[in-house]
Amino acid sequence: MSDRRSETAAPSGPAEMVRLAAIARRFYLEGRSKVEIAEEFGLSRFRVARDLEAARADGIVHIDIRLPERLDPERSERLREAFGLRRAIVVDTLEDPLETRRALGSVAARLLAEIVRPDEVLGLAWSRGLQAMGAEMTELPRCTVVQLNGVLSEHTEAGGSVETVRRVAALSGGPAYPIYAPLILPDAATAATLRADPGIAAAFARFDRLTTAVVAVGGWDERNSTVYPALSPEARERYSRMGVCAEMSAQLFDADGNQVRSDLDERVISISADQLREVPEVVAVAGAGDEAKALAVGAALRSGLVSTLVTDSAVAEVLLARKPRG
Amino acid sequence: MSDRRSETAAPSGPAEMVRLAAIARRFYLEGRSKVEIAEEFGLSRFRVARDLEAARADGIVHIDIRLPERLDPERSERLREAFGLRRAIVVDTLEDPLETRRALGSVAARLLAEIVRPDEVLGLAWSRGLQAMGAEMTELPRCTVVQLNGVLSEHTEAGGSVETVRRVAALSGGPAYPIYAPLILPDAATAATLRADPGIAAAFARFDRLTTAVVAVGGWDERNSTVYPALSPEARERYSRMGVCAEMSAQLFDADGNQVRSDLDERVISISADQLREVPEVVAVAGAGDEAKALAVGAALRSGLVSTLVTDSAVAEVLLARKPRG
DNA sequence: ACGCCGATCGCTCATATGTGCAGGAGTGTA
DNA sequence: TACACTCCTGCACATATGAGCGATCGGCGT
Repeated sequence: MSDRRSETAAPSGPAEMVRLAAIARRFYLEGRSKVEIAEEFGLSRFRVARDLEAARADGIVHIDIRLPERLDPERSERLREAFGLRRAIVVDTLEDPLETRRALGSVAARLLAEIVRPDEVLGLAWSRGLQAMGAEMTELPRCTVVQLNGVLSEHTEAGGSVETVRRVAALSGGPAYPIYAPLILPDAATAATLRADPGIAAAFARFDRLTTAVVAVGGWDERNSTVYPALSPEARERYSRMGVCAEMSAQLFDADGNQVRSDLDERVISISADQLREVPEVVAVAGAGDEAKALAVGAALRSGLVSTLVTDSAVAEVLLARKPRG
Repeated sequence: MSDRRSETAAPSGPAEMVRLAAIARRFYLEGRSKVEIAEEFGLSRFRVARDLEAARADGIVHIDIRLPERLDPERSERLREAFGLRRAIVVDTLEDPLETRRALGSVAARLLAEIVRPDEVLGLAWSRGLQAMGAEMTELPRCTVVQLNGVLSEHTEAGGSVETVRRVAALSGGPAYPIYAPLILPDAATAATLRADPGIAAAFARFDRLTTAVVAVGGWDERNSTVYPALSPEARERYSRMGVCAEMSAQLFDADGNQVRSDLDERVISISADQLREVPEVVAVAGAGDEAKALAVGAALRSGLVSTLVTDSAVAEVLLARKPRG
């Protein structure tokens, strides 16, 4: 069952170890076949095979899998398996949360450059993390870039959704469909009116042709969400009582990943969860947060909407600890 | 011809790298076959093979050969090949030469425990390095231990040849044949008389039954030799003019490894070079010295008497630099 | 001396893997 | 459009490797 070797090293003397090292070098570093090595050393190929096993068991041969740029291969793999994702990319958590967010943005940017094919229709939601992604993006095939939701007025100072969409589209050389409207409106009627606006309708019209969407995952508290602080205390509390624990593009989800429908759905200018579900590739970028954020990410993953997750080691660790088996 | 990969890493984005890392982990760390991996990931086995190549070329898979206890596998191997030795064992040179010498002694001690079979006849010469070896020795199969040469009176304070032979024999549980005589005598007649002494003759009688001999290599100057300082200035200069550059068990050699015969041969109580040549396994322990010492070791190796060398990285480096090709 | 035991070796045969090559998709150019 | 070119794929076939097994050998107790 187990194939971990943790024997105490050196079962034999220095001559044997040097011999094993020489054989191991031939095989692992110089790429010789065991048959060749056997001929060179005057041994049977079986002897060589057993020597190589011994060299590994004794820790003479040391193999590790490492990724450049602070990527975490092990948690990436475990996370992908545990949540049945198409891809999971985990970056090492850094001391400074802002640095971690920047690293997430950088990796997400390069991920898009990698997976987006020419002439795709790319949808972008907004968060501080996605803003960082926009800033880090340096190349992208020509494609259509569509904004997935309205603007949070609280977060326009550093450049909001519109600026990110424009920048990414310009980089790609394709058309942009920004949404000039607030994310959250006081009532459904106002929202409906805005959706009829030609510019906004043009963006909404692309939602069911999206090939790739990038969204953020928010929690349901002050620290881990951009939507939560934009609501009245009464509304916050009401949604909390409905079990809301995560938010993606202003769509609410409970801890099991079920969508929590509410009046908010009608009051926001955003792609809907159902539309998101039809997008072949949904990339969620979420990390640089505390344990509550990790729980929100777990809820978002359980919704089944996400196909690719970009997060950091700390969040991944919490997710893996809470979910021993799928 | 070359198989070194030194490409710049990351030809692709993070998703691909994480994917390669996952495949590499399966293959190299979990020991799955490429066919299994191909089935799991829905790829052809050829694709998996190419992915694994890419993972190695990109530096995602990192394999290195390392030995415990400050052994240097690469130089060991190169030295063995360059000089056609049966074995070469190189220990890392340490800051303190005394520590290096101790390390050499320790490794040589464990080497003897490893290669000496029960009932062998083991010959021991003397040097500060071999003294360290005697001190570090902790186990040895039962065997006969024969002293190979007389005692240098200058070096008896810390325990000389006789003590080392006795200690090793006691450890092994076998008989000891020490030599109670000086190494160098004023004239051939005295030496001949001593060789007739029953105790000394008993040791000499074992010389042609030796199965393993351990010798030290000395240079031909104050710092790197124990014999040189024991001679008169006139004798030192005379041998120098004869091209002497190395000494093993009071046998002299020039830079090409040719034995330099002289009156000294008749004046020493020691195994002869010719007798040494008949010993199936001759272990030379030499290191913890400067460049002149390294040259002496090279000369000793070229004599063809040595089958196994124990030395340190600094000496090995000099030897390899001076001798690019055999 | 005898025979038991464990360790080690090299064999056979089934599997896994490498090599060279031909076909097909995309791409830039005449 | 036709063409040449590159890149990538998967195949057939030779080779390398792994799994299990019987033979052999040295130690060791009776």
